[in-house]
Amino acid sequence: MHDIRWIREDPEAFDRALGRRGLEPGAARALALDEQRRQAQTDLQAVLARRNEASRQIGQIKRQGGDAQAVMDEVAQLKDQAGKLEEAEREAAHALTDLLSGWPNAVDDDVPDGADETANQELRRVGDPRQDNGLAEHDALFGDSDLMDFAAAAKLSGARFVVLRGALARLERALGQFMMDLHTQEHGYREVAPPLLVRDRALYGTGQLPKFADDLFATADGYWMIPTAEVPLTNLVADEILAADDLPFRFTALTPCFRSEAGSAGKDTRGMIRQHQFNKVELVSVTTPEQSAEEHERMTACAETVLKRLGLAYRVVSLCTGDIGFGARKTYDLEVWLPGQQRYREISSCSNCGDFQARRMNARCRPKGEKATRFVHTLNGSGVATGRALIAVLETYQQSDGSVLVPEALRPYLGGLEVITTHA
RNA sequence: GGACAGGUGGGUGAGUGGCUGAAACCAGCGGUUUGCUAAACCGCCGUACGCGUAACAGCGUACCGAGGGUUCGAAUCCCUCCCUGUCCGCCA
Repeated sequence: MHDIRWIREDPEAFDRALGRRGLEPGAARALALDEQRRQAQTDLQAVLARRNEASRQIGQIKRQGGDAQAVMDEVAQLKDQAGKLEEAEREAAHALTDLLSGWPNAVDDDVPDGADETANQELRRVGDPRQDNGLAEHDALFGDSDLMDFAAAAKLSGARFVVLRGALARLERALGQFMMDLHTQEHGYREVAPPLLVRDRALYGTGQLPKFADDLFATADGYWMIPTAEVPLTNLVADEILAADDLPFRFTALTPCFRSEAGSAGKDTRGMIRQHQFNKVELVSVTTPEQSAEEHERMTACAETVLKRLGLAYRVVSLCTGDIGFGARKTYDLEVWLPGQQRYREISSCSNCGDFQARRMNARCRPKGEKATRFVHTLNGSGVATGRALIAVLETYQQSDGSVLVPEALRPYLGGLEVITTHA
């Protein structure tokens, strides 16, 4: 959601921001609607002010036993006018809100320009990507065992689901525990166990609705299944006025995520890369406007620590204007090296949303001693997706006999288990 | 699923048609007093929008869960919906 006042102040800058997203200029239309709305509102308020005054007079006249008919007739007329003006104001306001909330967030100055992911800017590479010959993809490694069973999942739920058993099920759980412990014990995040079903309002707040309803699963009785814990965690501060001194807030949760993957038909159909349901550790920060840029770097570092501790090779890219998400002002993706595929694949996405979500949620803060409120800034990042982390671990630590070494960091979570074989 | 009871400012909580944007208390802010702390006393203290201003101020409008309705006038009366709580039933 954009601030109409910003558009009033500098319509050219706003249109430039839309232009960076590849959109047509829109400031003129927004300002015209804004003008309409304010005119109707001003007129309406004048009529209502007169009505209130007249009503008070009627009360006085009647108390003194007089005849108030003339004033009552006037009020009847005013009501007529008020109705029309109210309708005009409402129409203009709705049109303006629809327009403003349909536009994506403006991107930061240092976000690279570009049409698609090929224009993303690589910032750094960490670790040594395995490139030896004969490396298998994760689904091939366990294809002959029942530890990773796509056929069983298809029987239950259809395509894009998986059943994990035995050591792989436990490994996935271990990854989640490891990450949660890291973020809560070393990075200062507070653990949250949120609802997985949410209402429209929450999804509007974080920007998934109304534009991206097709990407979500809905229940028959009006709930939506969360596509990421970003939704419940961020909306915890919706409609709140927070003390600025208390910020930043840092929340983390390990939850399943549900995505319809509409529009990605045919993409990544094999293996566990793109599922309708997957687990993810999410990081969410709520900050003052001054804190958000630094918090973004910090959050990204927290996610990177997960990959470093697991000994996974990865790179960090800054998403370009054509690849960055709807609500983000700036996004760093962590792409983990998948030896089986011999390429980097997204495993975390860390975004600074600025005040974009805060406006939609009406989430504000107040500096100590000040009267005025300000919108908070919100950030979210995966820290990281455990399904994809599982894939990366399997492919990175595979041995020539088809078994997989357990990374040191995970062994305490697996009862000291060092090797996973297809019989486990 | 059944039966009740409720949704009022940061919190508790009064308020059944005009003098209520809303008592009182708590918290918060400013001050007086004070050896320090504590206490006492005084004052201030909702949000959004519009007009207005150099900026304050000031003026106006709306908001007592949401949306409609009745009325000259609604926190207060009526309708619909949402939410919360309690008890019963069912259930992990």
